[in-house]
Amino acid sequence: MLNLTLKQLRYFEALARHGHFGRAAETCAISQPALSMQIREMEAVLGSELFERGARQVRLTGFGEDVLLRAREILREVDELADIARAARGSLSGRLRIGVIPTIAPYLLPAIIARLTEANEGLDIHLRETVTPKLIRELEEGRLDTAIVALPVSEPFLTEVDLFTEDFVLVRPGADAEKPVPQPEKLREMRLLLLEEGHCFRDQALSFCYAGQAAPRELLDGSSLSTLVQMVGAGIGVTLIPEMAVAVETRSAHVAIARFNGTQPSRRIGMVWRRTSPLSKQLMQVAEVVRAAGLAQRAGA
Amino acid sequence: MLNLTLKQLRYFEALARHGHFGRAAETCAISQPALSMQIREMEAVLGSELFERGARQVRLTGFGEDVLLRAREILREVDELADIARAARGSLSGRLRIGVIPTIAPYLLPAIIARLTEANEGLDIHLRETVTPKLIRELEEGRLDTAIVALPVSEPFLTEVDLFTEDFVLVRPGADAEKPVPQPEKLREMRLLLLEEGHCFRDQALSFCYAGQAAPRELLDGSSLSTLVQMVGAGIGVTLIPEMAVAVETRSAHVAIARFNGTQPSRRIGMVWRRTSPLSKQLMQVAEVVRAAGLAQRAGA
DNA sequence: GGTTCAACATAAGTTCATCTTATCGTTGCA
DNA sequence: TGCAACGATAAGATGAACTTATGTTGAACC
Repeated sequence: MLNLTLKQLRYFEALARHGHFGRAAETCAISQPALSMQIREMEAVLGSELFERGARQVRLTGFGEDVLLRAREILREVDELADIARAARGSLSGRLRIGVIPTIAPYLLPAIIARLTEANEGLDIHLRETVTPKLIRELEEGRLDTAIVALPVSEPFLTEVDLFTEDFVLVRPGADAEKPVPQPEKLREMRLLLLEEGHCFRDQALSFCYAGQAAPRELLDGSSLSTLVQMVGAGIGVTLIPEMAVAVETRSAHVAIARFNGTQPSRRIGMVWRRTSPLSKQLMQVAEVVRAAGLAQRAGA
Repeated sequence: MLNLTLKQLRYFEALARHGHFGRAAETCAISQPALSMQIREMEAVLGSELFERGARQVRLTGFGEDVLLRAREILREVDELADIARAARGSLSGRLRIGVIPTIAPYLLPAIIARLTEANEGLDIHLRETVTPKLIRELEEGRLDTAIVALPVSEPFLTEVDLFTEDFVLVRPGADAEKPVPQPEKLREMRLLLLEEGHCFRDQALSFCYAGQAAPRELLDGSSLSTLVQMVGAGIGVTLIPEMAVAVETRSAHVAIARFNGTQPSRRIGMVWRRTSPLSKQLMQVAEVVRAAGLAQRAGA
């Protein structure tokens, strides 16, 4: 069994550098016999002498020189490992894998990334945009550190942090701008455009329009909110979008935005991560950044 | 102060591989609490958690994965260091720096190198050919491991090993082949060709011809024995050469070889190395090889 | 040629890190 | 609700590594 220690490598390097047991021991902050013993032990482990002990000088053997090169390499790598750790434990740094649902990602991510990278030097953000069930799976498998989704998720292994509530607004063709805002029930009689299956926002919109009722008959599906808004602009129907999307999606399309009367349709947005994640503390910081970004985005809407 | 240990890196690697404290501890041949403690200690040193301890599984954190890559690299290098040591301590191997004086090198080295490299796989021979004082200096400075020279050297820091004695023979023009062999005193009246200053063989030849007497008047110097023999062949004078050189140097030249009557002029050839050299044991082996090569070379003369 | 100094090795004792056994707390499962 | 698996914790035991004190050897100096 090989039983070299890093301590021995450090002592060895010091002795090779000084060529003198006493001075090398001093720089290692140990006594001279302690250094002698460790060098001797190291030689025993390696099976060859590393130094040639003369009366006036201590010199590396040829073998010792080979070992020295290797030892310095090893010590350098170990110190780098320590550097990695130091960089990593300082607040937010290192790799951070964030999952985001598609109905949030385009509107919130630019601000989040800007704020996070600006305030945290060595932070390396990886993003994943997909629907909630996939995000949950990837969290469980340890392939994501956190996800920004609509709450509740109700997975026992996840911690949920509530960030903010966002309302849904009605998107109508521009020509309807002056018409009265319809009641939710009226929406069933209009052609309602929705996202494809799998998006939580589809379900949220449906539950608002068809609260407690059976599923609708025929619906036209779009693959993104952007597509839906364009379709509305073309007069094909109406849709709901989260208020955060308003600023971005209504810029080019000829559509009108209307808020509902009475209780607003809405959803709670939050962040989730594994309850056991050691990043909890840092993720709490991230959550604050996301909350601030979300509120700012809504204010701009 | 950084206080990582290789032991911790090994434990860490095992735990990362197994994802299970109990089994990892088993492969490390320690108890489970011991492993827990070392991992905890390592996390404390690095300042971040390496593993995410779930109820059913132990998984690396992102930081832990970074550390794992580095740790595996380090462990690999340490093991390689052990390999180097194992290869090095097997009899004769690794770098061997041999110095040889010029009046021996051409005649003995081919046989020595052949024998040494044939019998010892990983032996890497470096050669240095120069005059004795320079060899001594380089030995002292640790730039050579051993030297083959004429004894005695009488340097207190060197170990001398006697290898063999070689006689000097007279080289005369081919036309003189049948003449009686002159007494040493007669040589003073003949034109004696010698090596340049600095070669010990020059001094040895002089002390034979001018035993106890003052230095000669004018001498013609050659830079090598080969040159001297060629000069003799051209009828310029006579010279002495070590018997080992006879086979090689008289092959092409038109010269006659003669042994002196009575006590032969000679010198002792030996190997020297630093008394403190850890290679002593191996160098003794080398000395035996050199001795055998020298005897074989003389026999062939 | 003895003496002294410098420097590394050795010895004995102590300290402290690390290991072991035993036990607890939590979590998931029947 | 009890059980089983698993990691954390606690306390005592062991052994590696350090310290101080002393020995040994070679080099330099008078």
